[in-house]
Amino acid sequence: MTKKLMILREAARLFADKGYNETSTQEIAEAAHTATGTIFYHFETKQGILRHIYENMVSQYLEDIEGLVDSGDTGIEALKNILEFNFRFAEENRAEFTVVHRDVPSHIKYDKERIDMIRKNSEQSVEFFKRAIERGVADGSIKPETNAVDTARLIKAMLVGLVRMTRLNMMDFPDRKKVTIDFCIKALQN
Amino acid sequence: MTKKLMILREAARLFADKGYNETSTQEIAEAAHTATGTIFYHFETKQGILRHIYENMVSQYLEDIEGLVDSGDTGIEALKNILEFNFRFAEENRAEFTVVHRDVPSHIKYDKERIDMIRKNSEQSVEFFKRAIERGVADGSIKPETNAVDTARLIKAMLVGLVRMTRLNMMDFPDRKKVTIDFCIKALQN
Amino acid sequence: MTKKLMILREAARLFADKGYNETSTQEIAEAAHTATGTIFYHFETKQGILRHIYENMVSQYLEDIEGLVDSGDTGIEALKNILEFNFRFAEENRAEFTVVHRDVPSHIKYDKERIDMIRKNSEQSVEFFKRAIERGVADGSIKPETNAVDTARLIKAMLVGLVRMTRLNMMDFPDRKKVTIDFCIKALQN
Amino acid sequence: MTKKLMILREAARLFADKGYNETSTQEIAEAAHTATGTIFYHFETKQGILRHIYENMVSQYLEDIEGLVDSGDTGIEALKNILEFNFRFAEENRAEFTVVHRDVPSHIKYDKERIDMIRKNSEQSVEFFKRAIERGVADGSIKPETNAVDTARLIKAMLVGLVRMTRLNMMDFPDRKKVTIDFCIKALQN
DNA sequence: GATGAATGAGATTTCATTCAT
DNA sequence: GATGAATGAAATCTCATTCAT
Repeated sequence: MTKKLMILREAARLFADKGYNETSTQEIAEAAHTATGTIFYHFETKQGILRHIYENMVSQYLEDIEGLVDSGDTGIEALKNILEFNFRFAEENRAEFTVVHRDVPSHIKYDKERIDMIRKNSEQSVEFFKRAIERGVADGSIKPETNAVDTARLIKAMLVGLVRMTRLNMMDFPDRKKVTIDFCIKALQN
Repeated sequence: MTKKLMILREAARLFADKGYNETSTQEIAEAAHTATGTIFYHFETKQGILRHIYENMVSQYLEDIEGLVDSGDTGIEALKNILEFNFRFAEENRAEFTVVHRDVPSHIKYDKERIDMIRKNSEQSVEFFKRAIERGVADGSIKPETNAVDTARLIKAMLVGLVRMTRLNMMDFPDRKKVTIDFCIKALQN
Repeated sequence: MTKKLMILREAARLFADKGYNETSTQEIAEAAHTATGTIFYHFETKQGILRHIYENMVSQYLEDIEGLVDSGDTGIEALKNILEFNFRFAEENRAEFTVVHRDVPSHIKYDKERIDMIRKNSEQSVEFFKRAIERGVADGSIKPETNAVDTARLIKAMLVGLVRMTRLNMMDFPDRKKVTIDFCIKALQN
Repeated sequence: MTKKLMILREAARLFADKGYNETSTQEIAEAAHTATGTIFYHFETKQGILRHIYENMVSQYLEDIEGLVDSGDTGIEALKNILEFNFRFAEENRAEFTVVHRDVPSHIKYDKERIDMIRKNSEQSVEFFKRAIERGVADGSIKPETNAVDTARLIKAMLVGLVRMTRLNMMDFPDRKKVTIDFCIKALQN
């Protein structure tokens, strides 16, 4: 494992544990068994590390989700697949997910370009949700009066809120996966 | 208006605008037309200000919501009232809501007692949602198979996610109030 | 008991416990059940409190010692009386003695006049020791070759060192009174 | 000379001159031609500098004294050697000695472990004095009735008091070395 | 690629002191 | 005599970042 990867891994772990601001580059260096200079050699700035974590995570998330939009026999099934994938992914990328949902965009600041990029990514996932819903409306598996964009937005917000509440220990919610899927199905299924 | 209140108001505004970490106590002092010392005279630490904002906000929120649990003719109506209130409150306490949903608990740290208190407050609001749902199950306005606690948790998470996404400008969602209420009604109404 | 006295008493106690620098005027005020303003009304500055404690203590110490120079049948007995008194006084004014031996003159600063005054007081007590020794040399109770001034200085230093070592808990020395007196007698008695 | 050593040297000088509390880390940095950050890079805290000075000094002092316990033909000569060394060492490490006798332990605070360490060091030197005295009692050069521990404690206190009185300018005592040694010999020699 | 000593701007916090009441 | 909210200068410490090796 290269130094760069070790830095990335330890940074994600430390950010998840203690938060971005509370983690110093010196700590990361120590945990990754490198010198502080090495971090800046690879990432230029501290935010660069966070950005890296974020981008890695998001691009894989979006890629995987895109593949699910057309999965299943119907739109509602595709949506179900997407939701299931979301919870699985959150579990498999626990540290990264925590970091991203707590410290991005709080700490990616004052840089309109980057903020826009984050927003774009968020909108991208809403777009995929929307496409699955539209598919469902078209194939009759989802209630015809459903507004696809707004519903997609709501579902996105719901998923974000769930990560936040559970990962920051503000709520226990062991059955969240099943409950969320059921709730959506009840609200949407034709 | 006392100096203490002016500090509180300006701090909420600045925290909402730029984030907790990016706002220095100097800036708050200047905005509130006080000396830096005055801040510490009244709040002891910078976190003390955040805590104050949070506690003020939450206690009023919980108090108001409690009053709505028994409102309306049925449980589903009470739930609707609660949701409507939530969006209204978010609008009326824009700065405070933004701050609380971005910077708490990120910046109220390393103090098990306080973390627990935040969790308690969160659980308290879940409890009120739950009571409204139970009422609806009992009076037949909500589907009988609904699990009250889990549903309450999901709705709470949904509301948290919505504030986060919209307030941090990661999503436009003008109709969120109507969409959210409709979605919940569809999922729950008998 | 007047507020002034209460401030003095609590200040001595707190200074002895935690040191001058580590005790804030606000703490003293709290302990003495007064407002901070009251302290400055009575003492002008924080150093003023320390000065007050010091001066009270020293003037009584010197006065008492002076009375002992001519006590006893011989010079060596007078010296013994003085030493005995010193240990008794240290016990009876525990807090004040601790403070004075740790925080004066460390914290009475940059004021040549005051430093001189402290030095004067120190020399004054050396002078009394010296007179007792001279008396002993004259009456034959102390070895004739004894240099009165230098011996007085040494004894003074010894007493200062003893308070410091025992009060700051750097040394246990339960029998210090007896051991010191015996040691001096052995070194001096004719 | 490394920056670390320069900081140490300038800090000792400034502490001796003006006292620990009256010397700011800024001043030390300026005097040592470094940035303030450099101080904290090497010593972590301001107290860390003081601790370093203290530990350097004490460990050398103890090491040197240990070597003298068995010096000379008799115990009393060893004791004399130790006393002579003490005064020489005090002269050669003027700044450090002043600092240590005024500001330690006043400013090494609230840390039971460290306080204990200081006490240990103090007891260690008492132990060496004691061993020299015991040797003298055994070889007949010191009066047989002498209590070795208590006498060692007294001598330690005496030396501490002497440094304090002379270094803090509370007393002139040019002949202190000779006077002290003579006094001890008179009190102890068989 | 990698290092780590050094930097210095900036942050929070403390606290003796003041003053209007 | 007494109060306590308010002050603001000064202090310690942090930390992302740089750069010579």
